[in-house]
Amino acid sequence: MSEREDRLAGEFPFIPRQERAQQKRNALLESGRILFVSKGYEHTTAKEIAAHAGVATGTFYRYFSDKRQLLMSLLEDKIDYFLAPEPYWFSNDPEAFLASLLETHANRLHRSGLYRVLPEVLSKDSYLYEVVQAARKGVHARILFGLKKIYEKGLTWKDLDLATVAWSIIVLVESGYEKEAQSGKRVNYQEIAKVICRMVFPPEVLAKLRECTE
Amino acid sequence: MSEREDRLAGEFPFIPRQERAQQKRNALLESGRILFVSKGYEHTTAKEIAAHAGVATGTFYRYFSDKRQLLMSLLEDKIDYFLAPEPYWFSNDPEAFLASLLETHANRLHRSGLYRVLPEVLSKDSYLYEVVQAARKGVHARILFGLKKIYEKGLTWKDLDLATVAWSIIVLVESGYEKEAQSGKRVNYQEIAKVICRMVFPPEVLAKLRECTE
Amino acid sequence: MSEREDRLAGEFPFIPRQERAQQKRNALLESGRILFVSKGYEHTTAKEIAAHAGVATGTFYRYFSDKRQLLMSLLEDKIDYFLAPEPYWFSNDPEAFLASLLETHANRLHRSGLYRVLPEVLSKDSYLYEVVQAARKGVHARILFGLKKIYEKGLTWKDLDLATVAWSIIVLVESGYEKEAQSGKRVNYQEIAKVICRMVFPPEVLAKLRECTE
Amino acid sequence: MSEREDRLAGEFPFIPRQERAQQKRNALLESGRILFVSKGYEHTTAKEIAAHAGVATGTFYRYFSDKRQLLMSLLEDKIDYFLAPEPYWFSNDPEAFLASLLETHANRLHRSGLYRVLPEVLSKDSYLYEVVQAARKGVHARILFGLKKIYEKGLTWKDLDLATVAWSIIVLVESGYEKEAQSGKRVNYQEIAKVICRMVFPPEVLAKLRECTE
DNA sequence: GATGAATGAGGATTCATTCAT
DNA sequence: CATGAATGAATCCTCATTCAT
Repeated sequence: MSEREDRLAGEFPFIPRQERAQQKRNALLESGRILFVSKGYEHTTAKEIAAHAGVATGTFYRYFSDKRQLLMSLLEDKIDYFLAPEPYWFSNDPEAFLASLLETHANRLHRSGLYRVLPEVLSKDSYLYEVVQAARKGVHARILFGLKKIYEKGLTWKDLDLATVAWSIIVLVESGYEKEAQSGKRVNYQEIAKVICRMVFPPEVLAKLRECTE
Repeated sequence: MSEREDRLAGEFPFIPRQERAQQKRNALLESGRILFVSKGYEHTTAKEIAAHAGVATGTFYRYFSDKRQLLMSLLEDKIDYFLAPEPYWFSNDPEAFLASLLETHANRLHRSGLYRVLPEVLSKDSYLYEVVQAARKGVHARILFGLKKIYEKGLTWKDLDLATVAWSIIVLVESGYEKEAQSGKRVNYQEIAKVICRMVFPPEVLAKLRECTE
Repeated sequence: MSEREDRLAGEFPFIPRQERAQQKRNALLESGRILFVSKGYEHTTAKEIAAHAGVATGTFYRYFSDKRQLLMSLLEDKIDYFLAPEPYWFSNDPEAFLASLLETHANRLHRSGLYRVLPEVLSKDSYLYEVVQAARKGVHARILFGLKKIYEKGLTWKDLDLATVAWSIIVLVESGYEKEAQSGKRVNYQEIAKVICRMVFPPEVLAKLRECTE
Repeated sequence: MSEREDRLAGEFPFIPRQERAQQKRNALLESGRILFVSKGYEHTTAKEIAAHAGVATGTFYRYFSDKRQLLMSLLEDKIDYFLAPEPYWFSNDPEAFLASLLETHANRLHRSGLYRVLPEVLSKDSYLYEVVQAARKGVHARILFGLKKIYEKGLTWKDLDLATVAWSIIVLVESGYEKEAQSGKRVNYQEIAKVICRMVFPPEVLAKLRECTE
């Protein structure tokens, strides 16, 4: 589309090969996404995806070796969407900050719609499972690292296991996303952020933080 | 067959129909469970289940209308296994009490193995999804009710949304189960219980409760 | 099986399971043979074979894992048909004896019709190729052994390499069969036998042999 | 190439259309040959041939109507390679002469590699079969003619059917080639020539021929 | 002429379900 | 009731051939 805008009148309306191929590939990806989300991965056939994208069955196999590869392509960039974002605690209102972070991140995720496909596939595709698991570990490590830093500053509860807290954060966030995806209703990230902050900070610490810049 | 040979004349020669049928039905259910858990629901065929149960393919269809119905039967009794148990707060050590409750419940769940099947099926079977959702709502309601009672007694945080707390409890518990099911490693329910109790009780309340009966 | 013993005349004309299965298997084999011979192996589909045998596609796969296995079953008993029979030299008229042997053997082979399929398949199926090759080696060894015995008795040419003679016999016989199979015309085995005997025996030896019992 | 040599400097450095086309055609033929020989005819695709020749799929179809036609073009010049060469009997050592003829001819054939393709194709392509058959008939006629000439000179066995002898020669030679092609090992053409000559000449005739020029 | 993406019919194979025995 | 052979629709995937660029 954009290549058209600045074309002068009379120019040859040529859409480069590669670009058209890319368009078709994208159309297939998009059709795959839509159908996976609406019918489930297993119940979607390559033929259907091709038909939905307006191409022949064989064309599907030019761009993807099979259904699974299409899914992988769909997921590979989006893996971060499925994972909890790393919270940032050094604000004068961590609750509000976290809530807005969750909200923003949730939007990206739900736009992809892939949340509905992941559980179905993860249970059968051990490679994908490993990939997600590894990514999750990374997120856990980063969150844990962040918690340790504020722990050292004496901002957190003393008696909670930080690894468990980090895990709980991930779980609450991902479950919030999942809930939203499955129910279709908005989740109140404000309240979730509040609960998470309670797991991290004693109330008086939060209060003090708020005073800081007030 | 062998149970007939050495029957004495005059003995009651007869395993009641219903009972034999019940045995067969149970064998099929058990075979279904085992195969669903090991190979996945979609990749298990009715024929395989029948073969594993030692009956003919056709017999499968005498007892179940199809694979899905067998799964439903499998799940219907066990649905509570998948859900968070209702915590009981009125103890002098809610943390320990909750931890042991979670542990006990987790054992039942993992013995069934069905946790591995649920995600695969939920994403495609909206009826089952509704059923689980409804059950979850029930659990949520009961937990919320419990929280309200202790809230009224002034035992909980004042500023947290109880519904969100109830939801968080469910999420943490189910995620713990899931983690355990998928990783195969034991989860430290002690620490999870601690985190949950922190979401519910201010530390000083817990401390007081402990003193009570000591 | 056992259900036959005590059947009285007039009883239900029951065709036992196993036998019917065998019938169906045979029907498939026969249909496979016919189609392979008429259309070529590669150009015959499992579906066609099933249709020709009057069964559903799926039934084909109950009896054979695939087209190739059906072919193997077709060939496995018949492998001797494709190979040269072992000539017997100790007769007073080896030419006549050989001619009749070749004729008899040729009839068995052509009844099977499989000669037309073998070349197509051998070139692509290395396993089958090995099998045939091994069988051929056996035949060669036996013919060579027979030649050596008459060589020791001074009945053969002195200057010919017996291994080459054995190979030539095999080649002439198999080619005769092949010619007959492909052209559809009868081959004059009398003359072939004569040529073969000329490769083996000096004419005067043959003449002497004839006198012996005359 | 030769048309280049005499181009003068300064001439337009131009490869004539037809020539380029011819080059491409040859590249396709050669690629076809290589792939047919290595993967078999049926398992080679037009796309592969084109890719191997470094041209686009569509280009393949500009030069050949389909895979079969390419094969035909490949075979048509080479058909003599597959057939027995015509022996020349008028030498003082027909055995040695024949042996060397077979060897030379075998080399040409094996260099082409096409022997491996022929059986696969002949069984399915009746047109090609006819072509080969016709060529074979020609060879048979020529060999038979040669045999008749030496028969009339009283050089051959009196009692053998010359047509059968001619056929036997063809068969032994082609089988020798086939054996060499399939086993990869050299065949002893010396011994084959000896056997063939025994079918043609009584030993004393050969002996006499040898004396002639000695 | 050359390209190679697109086509879609067709082959191999599986499996939920039925039904004659 | 039990059996398991039979069914055939449905899936995955390939490849000869065309055609817009």
